[in-house]
Amino acid sequence: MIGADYFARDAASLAHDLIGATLLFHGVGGVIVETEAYDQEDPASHSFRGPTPRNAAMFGPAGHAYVYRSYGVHWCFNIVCGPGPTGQAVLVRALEPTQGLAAMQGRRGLADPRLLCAGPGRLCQALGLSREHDGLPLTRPPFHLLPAHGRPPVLAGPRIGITKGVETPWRFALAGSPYLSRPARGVPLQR
DNA sequence: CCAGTGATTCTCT
DNA sequence: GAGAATCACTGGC
Repeated sequence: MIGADYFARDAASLAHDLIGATLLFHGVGGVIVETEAYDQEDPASHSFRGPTPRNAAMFGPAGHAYVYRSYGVHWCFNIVCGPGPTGQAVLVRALEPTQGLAAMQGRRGLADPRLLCAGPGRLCQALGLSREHDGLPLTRPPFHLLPAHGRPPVLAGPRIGITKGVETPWRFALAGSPYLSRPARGVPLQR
């Protein structure tokens, strides 16, 4: 289990290190294979224009969840980070499902493991995450976050689905994973 | 490729 | 306060 101090750093660093970590919610989840970083200087970030009711969790304690509704339909799950309330977070975009397959298949209404958690909206549906989990700490149950073993190969490239800050290479993906929301692009990173 | 979907936020009275 | 634009997406064509 990762401790609170693990999150007291910038979003790009955390987003990189989270690749290969295991995320569970009520024992259901898997290995993080895709993340994106957002911070307050970033025009694509919800925190760019300062605190609002929706993004309040981004200005709260590091190591807590920021969950928001996307396109009026889906939920997206972020991990707040930074040395204090700096408006930074990591969007968790995809998991390789490893625990609680049946629960995820039931919530998603399909069986293909590649489609259970491949995308931020799908991931939240599979794990049962929604607004009521906004602001909860990831350092305590029902969340469990376990660090990666070793140094998985990570690619860094442009983020998905944004119209501003499109050049910033803050999407991180496990190289070669078949569980990504879209194919990995970008350059290999050393850790 | 593109339509659905509705909350959120911005801008202007 | 009202009207309008903007979405950190998904699924079906």
